[in-house]
Amino acid sequence: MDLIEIYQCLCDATRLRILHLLTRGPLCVCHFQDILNVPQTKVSQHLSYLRKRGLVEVTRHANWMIYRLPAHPPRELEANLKCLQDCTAEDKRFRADLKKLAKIQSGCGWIAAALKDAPACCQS
Amino acid sequence: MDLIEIYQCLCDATRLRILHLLTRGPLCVCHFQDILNVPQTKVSQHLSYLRKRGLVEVTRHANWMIYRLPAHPPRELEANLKCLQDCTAEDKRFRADLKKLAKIQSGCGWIAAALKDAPACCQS
DNA sequence: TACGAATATTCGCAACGACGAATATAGATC
DNA sequence: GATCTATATTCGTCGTTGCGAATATTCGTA
Repeated sequence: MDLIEIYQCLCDATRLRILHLLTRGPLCVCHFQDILNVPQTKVSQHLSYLRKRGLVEVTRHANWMIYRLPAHPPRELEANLKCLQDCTAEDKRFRADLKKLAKIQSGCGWIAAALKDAPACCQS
Repeated sequence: MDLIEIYQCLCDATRLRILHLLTRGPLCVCHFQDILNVPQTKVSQHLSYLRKRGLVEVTRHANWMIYRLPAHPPRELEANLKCLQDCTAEDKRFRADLKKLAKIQSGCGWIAAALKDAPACCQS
C-alpha cells in the first residue's frame, strides 16, 4: 500500500470521519448517513474512493453493504489509524460521531452478532 | 492547526520527503535541491505551500533561506511526523535521502554551528 | 415478474493542485 | 548603483477532486 495514497485518503473530512468510525467496527452505509448527516451519494462516493485504494473492504448482506477496515492492514495504515485516533481523541466533532455511533450500536445488536443477518436497525 | 491541512501537506511525495528531512534538522533550499534532485522552482513552491499552513518556519541568512519545523509543533503535527518516521524507516527512497543528507551535513558544519554564518557548502 | 429499498455509478461543473517556464525580489559584493 | 546569487512568485495548462443531480444496479418480496 502506498503511503501517499493513505494520506490522500485522509485529507478529506468526510473520509476521515468514516475511517475514524470504522476503527470501532464494521458499519453499513445507512449508518454513515445517519451519523455523518450527509447525503447518500456523498457517502457512497467516498467509500468507493477508499475501497479503490484498499483502505476499506466490503461485503454484501442482502441489501446492505457492510464496510470495514481490512482484517490485516499494512503497517503504514495501522500506524496512521492509530495516530488518527490519538489526534481526534479530544475533538468535539469526532467525539460526537462516536456518541451517535454508540447510540446506534446499542439500538441493535447486529454488529455484535457477527453480521449473520441483515441489520434490523436499518429497516425503516 | 487543522488536521486536514496536515494530511493535505503530507499527500505529495516531494513535501513528504521535505518534511522527513526536516525532522533531522534545519536545511536551506539548495540542500533540498541537491538531496531531492528536483528543480528549484518546485522546491520553493512546496516550501511555500508548507509555510502557508504553518508546517515549516523560515529565517533568512544572507541569501540563504533556512527552513525548519516549528519549535513547538502542535500535538497533531508531532504525532504525524513521528508516524511518518516509523512508516518510512525501511523505505529505500527515504533512506537514500537521509544518506545524502548525512553526506552534506558532514561536508560542512554550519548546521551544528547554529546558523551563525552563511552555509559555506552552499557557495559554489 | 414487478416493485421497493439500499446502495452504486455517471455526469457536469467549479475548485484545487502540480509543474515547468518565465520573471521578480532581496541581499552581497564590486 | 550594477551585477551576481539564492530564492520566490506568477502564469498557463493539465489532471484530479468534491459535490449534487440524475440514473442505474442489486437484492428481497409480494
